[in-house]
Amino acid sequence: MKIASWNINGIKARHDVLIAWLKQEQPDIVCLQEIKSMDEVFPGGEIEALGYNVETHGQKGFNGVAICSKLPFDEVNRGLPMLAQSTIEDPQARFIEGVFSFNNKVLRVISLYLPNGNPVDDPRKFEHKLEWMDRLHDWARSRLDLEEAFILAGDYNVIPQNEDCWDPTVWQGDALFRPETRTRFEALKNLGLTEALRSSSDQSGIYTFWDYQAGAWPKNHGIRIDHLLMSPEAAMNFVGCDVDKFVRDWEKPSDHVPIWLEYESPN
DNA sequence: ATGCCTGCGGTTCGCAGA
Repeated sequence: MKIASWNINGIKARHDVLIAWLKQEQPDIVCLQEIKSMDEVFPGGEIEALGYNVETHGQKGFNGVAICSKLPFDEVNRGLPMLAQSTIEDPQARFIEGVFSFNNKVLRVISLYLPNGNPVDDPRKFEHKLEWMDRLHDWARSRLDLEEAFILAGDYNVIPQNEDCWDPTVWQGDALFRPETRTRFEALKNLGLTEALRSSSDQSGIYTFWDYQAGAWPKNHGIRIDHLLMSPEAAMNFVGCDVDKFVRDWEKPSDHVPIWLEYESPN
């Protein structure tokens, strides 16, 4: 089974590219980010016609996540819980969890869109990113207690290591590369989550994002910020992971490309 | 250098993204 994650940067602008990629690559579950659409106007008809069930958590204009799955949803949970002391709801749509049955075992798949966090001197931005990562950490810890298979897929807006960007000096000080950001990503993995791509390859220069500006794509000035993390129960069924870099060359591309993993049936 | 694109909302410019 193929499980993918892709920040499509607007479902209305990317609809036809998404359909073409679904037809060609035929993933079983796809986590989308930045759908930039409200749930009631999400154009899911053609996706459903290809055999997918579609669940969205959208908002007007910005953010928004979705999961398209050939497996039927047993349960859907929208929104990352706030920290215990908070009394307000998260106004930004950045998190959706689908619960599936795969060979009679629970499989949870999450599509997340972690805040960018720039500029770092604006607490509404960078502090919000760090707080969101702390909430994700708490959420993951509670899910790990269930001892079930889950895959945390999405646009993390985190460059984990120097080798994950074309020029680390350019990204020094950026919210995607700040020590506070990277240590939180490491702390999340230290709970016992396995990063799919780094289980397949230790190569430098594997990227999932190239900016539209300054000829970043033809110069290969990319960064690796879209990640697939697996719980121990999911990692046992992990087969391999790759990035569909070729999609960046298609007409009217997203600035991100899909990342996917192959998942075998649990015993 | 925080813009050199792009998408979106809602109108033709401002904001966000990374």
